[in-house]
Amino acid sequence: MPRRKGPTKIEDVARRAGVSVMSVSRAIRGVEGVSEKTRADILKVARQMKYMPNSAARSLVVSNSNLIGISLPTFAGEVFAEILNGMRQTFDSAGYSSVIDTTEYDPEAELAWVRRLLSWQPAAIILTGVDHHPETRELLRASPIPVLEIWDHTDDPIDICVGIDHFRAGRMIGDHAAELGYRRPAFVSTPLGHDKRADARLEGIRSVYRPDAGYRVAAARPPLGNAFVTGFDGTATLLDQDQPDLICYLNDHMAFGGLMCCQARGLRVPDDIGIVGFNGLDLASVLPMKLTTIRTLRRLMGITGARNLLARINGVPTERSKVLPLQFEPGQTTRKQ
Amino acid sequence: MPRRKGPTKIEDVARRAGVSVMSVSRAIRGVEGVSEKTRADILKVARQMKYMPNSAARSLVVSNSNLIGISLPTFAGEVFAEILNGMRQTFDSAGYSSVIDTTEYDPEAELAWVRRLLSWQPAAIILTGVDHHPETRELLRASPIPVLEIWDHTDDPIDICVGIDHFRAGRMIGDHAAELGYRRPAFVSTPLGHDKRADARLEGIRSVYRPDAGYRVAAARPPLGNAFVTGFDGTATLLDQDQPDLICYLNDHMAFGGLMCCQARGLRVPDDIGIVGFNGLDLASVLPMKLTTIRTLRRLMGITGARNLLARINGVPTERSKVLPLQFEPGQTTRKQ
DNA sequence: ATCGTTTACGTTAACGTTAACGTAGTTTTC
DNA sequence: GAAAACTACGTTAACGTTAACGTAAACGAT
Repeated sequence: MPRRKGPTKIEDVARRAGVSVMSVSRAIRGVEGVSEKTRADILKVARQMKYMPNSAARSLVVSNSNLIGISLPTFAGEVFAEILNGMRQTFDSAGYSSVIDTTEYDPEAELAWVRRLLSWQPAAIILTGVDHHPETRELLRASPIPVLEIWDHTDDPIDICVGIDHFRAGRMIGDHAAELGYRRPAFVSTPLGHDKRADARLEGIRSVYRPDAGYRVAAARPPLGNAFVTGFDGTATLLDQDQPDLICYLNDHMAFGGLMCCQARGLRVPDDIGIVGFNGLDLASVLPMKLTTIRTLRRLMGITGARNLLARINGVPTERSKVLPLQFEPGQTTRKQ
Repeated sequence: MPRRKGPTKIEDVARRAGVSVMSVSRAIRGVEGVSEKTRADILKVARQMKYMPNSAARSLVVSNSNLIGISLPTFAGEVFAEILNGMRQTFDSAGYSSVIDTTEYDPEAELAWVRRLLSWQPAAIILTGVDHHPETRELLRASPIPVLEIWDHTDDPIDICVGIDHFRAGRMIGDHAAELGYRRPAFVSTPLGHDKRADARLEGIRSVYRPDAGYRVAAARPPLGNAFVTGFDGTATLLDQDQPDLICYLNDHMAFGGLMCCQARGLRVPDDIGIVGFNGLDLASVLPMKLTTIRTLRRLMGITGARNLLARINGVPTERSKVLPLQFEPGQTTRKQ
């Protein structure tokens, strides 16, 4: 019969099972130091009494937790959802719980969240991208907690890093465009400075269509919102203000919005104008016209990142910065000029 | 000069500031019991020493935490992302952190996660839908932790509930179809029993197109995958096997996939076949043809749910089960037969 | 002057768990 | 057959924080 108040604790189980609390602790955690028979007895009693360990107490004494913090810019779009899925699956089966944040691309918000999270002594922290508030870097560098930066890459990560080279992605697009003979490419993106990866890709395109060679890569930066809609609106702006012969987009969703905009205006793709997406989303597979895009291995990125991080948590040496390959996929929305 | 090891604790701050630990605790938490001057001094010292509270220790002594657990079926699609966004915003500004789970529609997985989460003594738990593992219900009913069930509704929630009436949504679709004179509606969904809400909507349609009145509402249940693709595939199956004059979809993404399938087969919408989506996603706004759909107030649902839950956490009485309205939006993909 | 009341602190004792060490009894080793 | 090495436990002391209570000084009301 339980004493009086609240939930069952380890001591109650110990008393009922006629052993010490340490034996219960060992039995529950599955560590050595109890015979198989006593372990079985203890576990039975624990189940009967509906014992549930107190993670805070455990965390307090061992100075860490099975929480993993994951910070994403946003849940919108499939990209981060897919990365997250890859990671969560791996972490979940390793017994970790995910504490999630969305920064909406605000470094201050990220910092505030990192602060809060650190108070839980998490097993690891994952940030999206490699551009953070200086204090975020300082804080995390000073802590012994493993940190993974994902989706982008750098030679000097806070700790470890798994991502793609966005500048290179931009250059791939630029090279393809140049090869086909496009002369006035444009880019539909997000507000400047908002998403560093978007800016890096634009720079990649401009490294092929160099301003000093007389090129001008126009960039539309419609305000944030649904990707389909921003793609549509950004395209409208570009078509009004510039005479692009090719429009590149931040992602396939936007590209689809752009496609719709072109159709609505009676422009024929790829005859009148070319369109290039990014990410290689499944959306593309139902479209009547195969989209020219760059496929990113998002799920693989999540899984690889999670694996490397788990290794890091367990003290196994790991690749410090991993860059995943990009797959250029020529489609029917671009053609030889 | 700090003693020796590890991170700063409250005692270090107290010693340096020349006060007791309780004064530091009070100053940090912003509770009464310290003069404004001492509070300021203490906070300065704490900042200097980079003091960071230990949440586990706090949680241990107060028997709760500022963690809120949120369980979703999946991150795929915009629907749950939008609900989540609405909730997270509210929780975040109230100082809570979100511990997130995706069950992939598996009640056992949900149960396992609830177990793990409970060990953290969370401030609240949010589950998607109202169908759970019996043990999940039992566990949560027995605990004093506030529980919110979202997206669906029931008269007998575990604790509180905010959602929509999916059966009624189905009936709305059925009524609209009947009014326009459709005679062979069909439904593209997920595998049977996988998503109870999908099944409820189908039942809603069938409550209008009653089998005992001679109607037969065919249902395609393509295997899980990307929504655009399953919509496309499910439509192909229906077109091959049945002769539907109207196809209703689990969501707008699927409906778009279906639209693409019809176009690929040379069927004209809405002349040859009608299409009805669900959710009223922003995707629809860029399509050349306005989709007939039912708009669900997902963001509002998230915000309302979060508000009610916060009230519940703070002991303020709250509506036990709230049903949000549905907005039927007739579009250009259905027409009078 | 006397007796509450308030303010601004400090002291003590948990909260539930585990690391580290202790200790019998048993087995192995040479 | 005694020392050494294991095995299966138990005891003790933290881990860092806060609730609850204690206390001394200042203040206010009669």
